[in-house]
Amino acid sequence: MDNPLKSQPYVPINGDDYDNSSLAQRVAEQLRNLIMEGTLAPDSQLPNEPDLSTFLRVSRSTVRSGLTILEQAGFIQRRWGVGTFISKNPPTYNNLNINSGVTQLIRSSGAEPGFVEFLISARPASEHIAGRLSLEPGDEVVALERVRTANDRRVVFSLDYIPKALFRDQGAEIPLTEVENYLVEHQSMYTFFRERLGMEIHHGIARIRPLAAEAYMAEKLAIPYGSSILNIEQVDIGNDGEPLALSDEYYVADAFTFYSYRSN
Amino acid sequence: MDNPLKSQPYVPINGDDYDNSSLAQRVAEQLRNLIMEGTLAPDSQLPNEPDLSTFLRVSRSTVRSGLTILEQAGFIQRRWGVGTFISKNPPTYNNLNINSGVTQLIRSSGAEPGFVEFLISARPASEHIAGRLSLEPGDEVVALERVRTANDRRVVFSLDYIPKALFRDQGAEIPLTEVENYLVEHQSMYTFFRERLGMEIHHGIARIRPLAAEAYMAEKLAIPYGSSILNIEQVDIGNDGEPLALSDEYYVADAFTFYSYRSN
DNA sequence: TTGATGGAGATGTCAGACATCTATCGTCGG
DNA sequence: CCGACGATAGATGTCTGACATCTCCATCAA
Repeated sequence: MDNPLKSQPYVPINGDDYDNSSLAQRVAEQLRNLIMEGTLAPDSQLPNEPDLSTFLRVSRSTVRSGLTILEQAGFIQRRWGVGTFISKNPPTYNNLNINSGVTQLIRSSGAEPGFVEFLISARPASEHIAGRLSLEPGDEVVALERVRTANDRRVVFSLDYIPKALFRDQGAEIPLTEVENYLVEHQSMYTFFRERLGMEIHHGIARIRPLAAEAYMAEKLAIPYGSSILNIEQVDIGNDGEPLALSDEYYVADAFTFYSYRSN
Repeated sequence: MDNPLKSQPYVPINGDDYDNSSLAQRVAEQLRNLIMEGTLAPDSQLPNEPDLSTFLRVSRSTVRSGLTILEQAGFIQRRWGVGTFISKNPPTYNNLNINSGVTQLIRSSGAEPGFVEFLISARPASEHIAGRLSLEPGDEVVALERVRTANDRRVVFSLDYIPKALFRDQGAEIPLTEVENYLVEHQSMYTFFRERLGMEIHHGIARIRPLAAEAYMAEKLAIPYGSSILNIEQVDIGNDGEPLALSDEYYVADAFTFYSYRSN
């Protein structure tokens, strides 16, 4: 067999790190990674479901459940009586259906992510921010202000707001300096949530708007006044449905191209 | 029972009009419509799967398959051992994950859709258009140019390109005047595809870009020069994976707000 | 040459059983 | 009185095996 799956080492999907998600979700995640890494080529055919079942050591119904997830997300296409195929243009990290962070987005474009003008502070939430995060106005939030760079070019200006009440480890408050140090090293807020706070982001709801750069934004992003900007304001939701973070991101128009898979 | 589903008349999902899609997809579509219409309220709990199974007259596995589709699309949320719930903020027609047309988008916002400056013509495809539609440069396409209005306000400038070879009914060419008459009456390209050409659009892949209005666009949309515009260039794909249409739409910035559900 | 036909192989659907998780409520001990 | 614990009901998750249906393709007959 020249099937890519056959040459992959067997990865146990019943590991200890995944206790929170279902088997089917893990199957989907595993196959999705193989697609996004390019191991499974676009337009190629997957093994049939019984073979996938034995390979992944789960039942056929679980395989089918995972495949349904991938199909709905646009990664694969199933043709009754024929087979299951990787999509011709499967989603990538610049797809709005996938909740990837700026760091991953930059890295997947082949550039080196970085940042300048990093600011972190605690402040009372404005009415707008409190509304998005289901807080009371005045509740404290931790605010991050960053200018993100790709190969040292300024491409994104991002504002992140996280309820201060979340920064706790067994009751003890986590100092902002620790958060700062973590972000300087890892750059990703998402991994901090998972590894340090033990919280999983389930999904995000993003609002997309076109903007023209006013003076402040033009200076931050080093672009001419009036340049086009894509604004994505996103609320990240946890497993229990509660808002975990609000991120307000401003993308230089020609730095990235965003796509969306729209199902009928 | 005060369950909304119980008071719904039974809708046979094995009808003749749906021969092309699977049972699970029809289940998902039916429940999705109930959610988007507001019959099933946000945050409310669905009946359990065995009850849904008997109500919809399909097996529990088919119900589960349909629910998986809805879950992945952000309409519902399942909690193991607890139940299935309508999402707090389920997707609406202004969601980029859903392939709704401009007409439906305007109507769902509570406004009356219309258009001015309607143009239809056949012309050879440019290199760009041919590439998107998997044609050879020079192949004929039907081009639609429309300024769409919401309550008589100009909100979208849209360009649609469809391979001329698709406009056939049992071998006979469909005259452009008929297409024109249909669009004047129904305004929707999607229904024309389904009802007149017998073709189903399976999904679309959209590219989202922020723009500043240059002179031509500013005139068409009656907005100041340099105003922000959201450009969505979308390729609609049929059930067999072939491109059916290319639509290039320019949205006045403050006319609509687009959202996207981003799953992790 | 062409149309019908049948088989192989794939996904789709069904049925029933069991596994596992969650919330709740009672019981028991402090 | 109150908290910890366990039983239990009820929900979703997983497994198994069977059958249905669709597609493609090779074969065969007109």
